[in-house]
Amino acid sequence: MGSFGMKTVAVGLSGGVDSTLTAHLLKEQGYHVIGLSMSIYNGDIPAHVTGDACYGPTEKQDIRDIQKWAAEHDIEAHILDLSEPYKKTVLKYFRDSYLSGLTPNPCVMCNTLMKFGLLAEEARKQGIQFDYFATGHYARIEKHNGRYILKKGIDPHKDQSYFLYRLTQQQLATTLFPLGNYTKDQVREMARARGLTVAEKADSQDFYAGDYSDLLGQSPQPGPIVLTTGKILGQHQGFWNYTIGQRKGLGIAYPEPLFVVDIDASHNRVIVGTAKDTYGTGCLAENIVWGGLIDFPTESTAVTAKYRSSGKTVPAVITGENNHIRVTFDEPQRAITRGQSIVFYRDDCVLGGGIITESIST
RNA sequence: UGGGGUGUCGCCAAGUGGUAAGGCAACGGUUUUUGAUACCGUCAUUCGUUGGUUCGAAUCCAGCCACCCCAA
Repeated sequence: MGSFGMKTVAVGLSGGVDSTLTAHLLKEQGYHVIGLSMSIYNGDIPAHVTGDACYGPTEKQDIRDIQKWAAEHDIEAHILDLSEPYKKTVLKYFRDSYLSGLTPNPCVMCNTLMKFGLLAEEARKQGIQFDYFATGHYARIEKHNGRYILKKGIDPHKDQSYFLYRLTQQQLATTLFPLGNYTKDQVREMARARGLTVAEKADSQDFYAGDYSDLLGQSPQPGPIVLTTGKILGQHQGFWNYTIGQRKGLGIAYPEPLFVVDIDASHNRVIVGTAKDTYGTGCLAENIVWGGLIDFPTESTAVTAKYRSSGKTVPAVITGENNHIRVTFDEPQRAITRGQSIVFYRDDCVLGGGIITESIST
């Protein structure tokens, strides 16, 4: 709680340009700013990393950067050790997904469960008080009819609403995304203008910068790579190393490029096919989170949808049935992947989303 | 040990006298808060081997080697 009725914002700091600038902007807007960061890597999983990432030993350096910056700018920064809960939620989800032949999206889970979940909760439990929680995500929040609506960030190249669609009304109600109205270029410029040392820091966007098997705790398990016809073309060292749509790393010489078309976890088989085999007409999504812009679609509803974080937003028709949503894309799409999130939009607004459980091809 | 065929980059494969296409794979990079996709770049001084013909051969000739097929 700031003095003189000043509102306090806790900024989730990662040590990068975005979150650091976020803190500066909010301070300039008259908020009392405090820093809130989580430590999620405690070293008990041996990591052999090649670069910067969310989870891994480089976290130490990021925390040092944060503390240095906080000291320089006279901002109180709290680092909370959430490595145990992180393991029980995000890492477990990550591991369980891969081992069932799904491709998880740890960032989505980390956001709703950790950053916008436990981090703020734990801080409050420890007596740290604040009115709002802010991050450097490229997204916007607007209020419509008493509901908080998540919207895409202005910069189409940096929009991160896909990773945030699981935020609840309660979470959105006290969240600020100051960068949602800026482009990445503008953000870097503003950071430079303020003489921030992190202005030129490379975007670190990997979840983990080493071999994923470090996190899965699996020893290699050879299995066949088979063509859609059933013909065995090669061998893999564990189905969990693949994702649907993947082309690189198959090591199979074939007249055409081959892509992973399906993952058969129970038989440890990876099924590959040619480009045309990667197309699907729709999918089923479960674990639905529905926002407040329109009612849950019990009737066929035209929307746009994004079924992979770096994919395009494409037109589709959705129908809600009980706890799941059936999606039919206007045009067939490639590499519809079980385990990935699909997020539904109307214009720039997030309608809701869920997790793909099945790809449909008619 | 009779007949026929083949031997070009890790795989496939153009090239039949004029100085090694292409695809796949691999590797490097760009893009990307999920190891996807996409895009860009690199990748045979050398054509099973030895010798010959020729101004010049992977391409013609001969020997040898290897593999395949047919017949025994």
